[in-house]
Amino acid sequence: MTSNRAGGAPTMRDVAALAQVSAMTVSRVLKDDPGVSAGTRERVLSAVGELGYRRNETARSLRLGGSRMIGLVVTNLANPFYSRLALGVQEVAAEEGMRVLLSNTAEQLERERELVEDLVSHRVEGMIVVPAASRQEHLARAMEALPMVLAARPPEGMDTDCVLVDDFHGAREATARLLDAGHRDIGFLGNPPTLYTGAERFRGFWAAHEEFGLQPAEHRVRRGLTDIATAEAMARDVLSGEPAPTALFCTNNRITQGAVRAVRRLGLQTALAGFDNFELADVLQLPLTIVSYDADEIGRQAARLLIDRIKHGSDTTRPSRRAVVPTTVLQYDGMPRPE
Amino acid sequence: MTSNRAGGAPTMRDVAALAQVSAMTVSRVLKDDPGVSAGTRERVLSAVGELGYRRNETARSLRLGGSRMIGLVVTNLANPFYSRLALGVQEVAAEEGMRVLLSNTAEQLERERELVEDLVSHRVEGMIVVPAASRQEHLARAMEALPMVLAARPPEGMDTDCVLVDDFHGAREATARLLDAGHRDIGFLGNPPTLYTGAERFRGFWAAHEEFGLQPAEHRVRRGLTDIATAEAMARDVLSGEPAPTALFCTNNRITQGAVRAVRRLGLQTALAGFDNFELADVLQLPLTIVSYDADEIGRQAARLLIDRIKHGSDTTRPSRRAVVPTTVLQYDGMPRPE
DNA sequence: CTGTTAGCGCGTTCAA
DNA sequence: TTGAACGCGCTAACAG
Repeated sequence: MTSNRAGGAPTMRDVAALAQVSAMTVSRVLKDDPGVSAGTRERVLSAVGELGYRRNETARSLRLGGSRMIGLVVTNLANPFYSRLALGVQEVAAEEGMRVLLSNTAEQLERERELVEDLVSHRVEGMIVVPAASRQEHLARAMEALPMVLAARPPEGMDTDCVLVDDFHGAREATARLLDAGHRDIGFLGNPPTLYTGAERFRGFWAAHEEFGLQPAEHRVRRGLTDIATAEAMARDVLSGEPAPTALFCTNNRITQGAVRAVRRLGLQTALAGFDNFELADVLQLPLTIVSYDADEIGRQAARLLIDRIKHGSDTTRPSRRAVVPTTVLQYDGMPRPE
Repeated sequence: MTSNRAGGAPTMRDVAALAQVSAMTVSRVLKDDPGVSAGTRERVLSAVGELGYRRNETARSLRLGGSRMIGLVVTNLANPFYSRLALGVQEVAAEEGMRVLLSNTAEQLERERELVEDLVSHRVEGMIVVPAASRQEHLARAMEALPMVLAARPPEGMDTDCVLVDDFHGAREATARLLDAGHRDIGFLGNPPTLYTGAERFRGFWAAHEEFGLQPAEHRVRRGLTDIATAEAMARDVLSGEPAPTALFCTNNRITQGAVRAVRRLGLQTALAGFDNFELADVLQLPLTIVSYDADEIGRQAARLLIDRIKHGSDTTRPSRRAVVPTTVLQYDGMPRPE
């Protein structure tokens, strides 16, 4: 490894000097331009090897006017749902030769604002956002600079492509399973109704009841839950009602886990239904009805919609599209084990 | 929103023209340089607002010679361990005003090679890598261009800072707990011995036995497991041995989950000990001994080591450092004595 | 087949 | 307090 000028990484000029050609020729070799003689190419490549030269992608994208990067902003990377989504995005991006710049908002609107601005400043060619809230003015502003796709939650007050889960039908079907099984006193533990998923899943829960000519009992409904501990407390609360519910519907994986804790600690065998599959659900030995869906697929579809927009430049005439990822209801039965 | 020249994002020149100053003045305002009159600053800022101008970080970093980005390469983002690690890295990076470029190798050495090269080409200022294998020549090459810190697995054939889990002591302590509780026939389900963690955790398992004057039975040892399904099959295999083991030691969360499945499906109450905590471990109603540690902290420490190197430039005289994150042994459900 | 010129958007240096 | 010139590393467009 020969050392070059003053400490920094070697540049094309360093390579050019060593190979005794011009920088332009080096550039041509590196992009596999056919118009270079075999001998020259050979010399250049060996100089590249000797210096440990790597093309500077920063300079390259400045010159070419495209970073080949897309931004991804999620609310909580610690939630497997979002890490799977991120993998789906990366998978499709990689197929297109794009890199993904991944950011985490921790559900904080202010942080989302900063991160989105930052991604625009880094000239990503587009971004996929799981919006932290229904305040989306900053997203609308960013959209004036680049294409955007929302994931998991829909646009509010703006017009964008988005990829959603079939929240309504998933909730309705899972609830219907409980009703089919004879449950009539079903508690509801929900995430905030201000979130799209919170609203839709509650609608599905309600709709299933209506189809059975029933109406959920207000006193068994708790909404606005955001963490496992609160979910557990609310589950205990609802379970202690009179008459005790025979089943609980939970709107996401954290709430389901809180409910599992409550049921276990109380020594009950209450049936649970909930959104989001989780590992070991099948060996918990509890009667579980899980609304499952492919989180990777949400990421893949979002990436496809985005890349499609990027390829078609600023053709703002094309209408926005909305993709819906289907849900599947899984049934895990409790109880069947010998002691 | 006034439109600017030909479609592209507005540049400093556009802002300068609108504010009737030079580009230099715009640059000064944007960096809060004190030498600008209040009136001029005002005009510039309003022009920025009107055009929706954002500074081009690509051009900026080219000029300044520093991308303010660090690379992070993990083997499997779908494993919560690595997403937590990533969050730890991002946390510290954010404090230092750095962004994180996150890549996933899916445990494929070839992909690791490409991604590392790519990050170097993007001129990240340093990188944190969870190496996929003990083949690390490509990492050594990259280290000639920028500082590197390895996480979770140590350097092999090169000299780098790294952050490890206290694999040996964690495994020894958990095994000792089983032995203390009276278990004498303990099965071992391990990840590949070619991986550092696989080797260390096996050493710990062995050492605990030696301290009790015992030696693990070869026929109850299975190594080289990489997925849940295989782990479950091997667990069944070991559990069917004669005499049946009263406990199993598992070297990571996936293997533990396979063992949980096997134990449950066989209707046993075999005690399980394993590395990596997981959600709902406490309500599984199985006797579990879990070696837990703070994955975020690994990321934080790795980021600190890396940023420290970056700040000290190419001062290669400083010796490499090794940080070890401690483990805690958790006990769920008490442990029933063997008969 | 190869080299020269020019400029992507920005910030440092020096001069006014 | 402000501006002009130059160059970071690279490549498109045009010579030769």
